[in-house]
Amino acid sequence: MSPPDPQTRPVPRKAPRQARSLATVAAIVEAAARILEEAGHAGFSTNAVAERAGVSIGSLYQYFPSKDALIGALVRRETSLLLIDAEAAAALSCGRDALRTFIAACIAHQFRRPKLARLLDFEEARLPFDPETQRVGARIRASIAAMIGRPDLPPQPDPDTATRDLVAVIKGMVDAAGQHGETDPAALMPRVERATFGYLRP
Amino acid sequence: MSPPDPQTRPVPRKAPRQARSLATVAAIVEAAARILEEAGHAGFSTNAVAERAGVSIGSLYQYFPSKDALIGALVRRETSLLLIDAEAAAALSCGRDALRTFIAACIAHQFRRPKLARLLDFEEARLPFDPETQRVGARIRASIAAMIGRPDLPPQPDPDTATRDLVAVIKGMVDAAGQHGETDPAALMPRVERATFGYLRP
DNA sequence: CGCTATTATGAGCCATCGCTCGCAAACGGC
DNA sequence: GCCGTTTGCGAGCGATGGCTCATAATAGCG
Repeated sequence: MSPPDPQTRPVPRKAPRQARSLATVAAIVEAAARILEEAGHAGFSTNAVAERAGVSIGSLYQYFPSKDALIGALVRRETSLLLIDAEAAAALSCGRDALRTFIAACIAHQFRRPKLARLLDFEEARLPFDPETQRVGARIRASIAAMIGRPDLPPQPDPDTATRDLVAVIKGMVDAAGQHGETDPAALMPRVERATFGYLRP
Repeated sequence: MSPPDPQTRPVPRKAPRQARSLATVAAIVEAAARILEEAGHAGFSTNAVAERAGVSIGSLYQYFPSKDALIGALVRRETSLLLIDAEAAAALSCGRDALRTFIAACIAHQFRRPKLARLLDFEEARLPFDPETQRVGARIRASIAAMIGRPDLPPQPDPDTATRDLVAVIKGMVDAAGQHGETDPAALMPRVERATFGYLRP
């Protein structure tokens, strides 16, 4: 029956207190990112992550109760970066400008580490309900909902669905571009804008 | 060093000759599909597939030289279904009708087995270059390129890029809808159309 | 029936992987 | 320097999983 239910365990086994351990935690998460983008799921083992981070496997499990918890932390580290940009964009009063700013941020985020971004999108969907991670996603969607609700954009009959659709369109296009090897944000930007604002049209 | 390079091996170890073995192969592929959609990658082991198919593990490896080869066969089985619809749609002389027909087919294909479709999209991107599988994808893209080239639709400066973008938009929206639990094609259809034709606008 | 090619079997090898646990080292306040 | 706390260590356990191979069952055919 496998190790008894890794999901149920209280989240971090030990919270880092000294500067030392904070560095360890950061090194582990970054090693996880690097292994994931270099070898994909195939090479992604906790032993490999620990070795790559230059720490022992025991240290890894002192801060992450399970492999999935580590992936969750990585997902959160990356999506939080996007959340910051999303909330900044949502603060703009012009909906069109806000969406454009957000799209540009998505493209920049994706082109920074394309393979990692794509793999984490998948993991985010796969992961057992991690409330912390879900809250980040919810806040990003809330920001988008605020953008498309601005008076300069056509009103949407079902804002929640429209928000989910826009996430799907933008994520889909940007992931595909990254996977195809595109590196020029300026070339991708107008295409995503066309799909986005084309969708929003009355 | 793991078993010596599973990718390099000549594709099927044995080709099925009698009706019996064709049924065995079909049972294995279908079992793979069911396990994937019920348990995701977590429960997807070749031993589990063989058991579910009601055949021995040895039989599985008589027809599929590796786990990835089995996944490849499953990917091909599913995308081939979509290819048929795509080529039928591309035969229509009106580009707008053709695209609409194709979108409807994508939605139907996705709603039939949502989780499976999503997982296989991911596998298709992950798999080492399997020429057979890639040819199917290329033919689907060729069909789409033909559709958007029809005179009733706005001419696209870069048809290849436009084709890839449309695939990304449609796949992204349809996957997301399936994952969110949507089951009504009629509700999804107009939204995908808006994004698609919005993208194509001059 | 006899004979060969085809198909099916499943015990088990070997590598890997997630994870534990007992212990040692480093830190920081006194 | 002393000592409790925090941090780090890594051999190794138990389980799983991809895959092999020697062998048995079955099909087709004269």
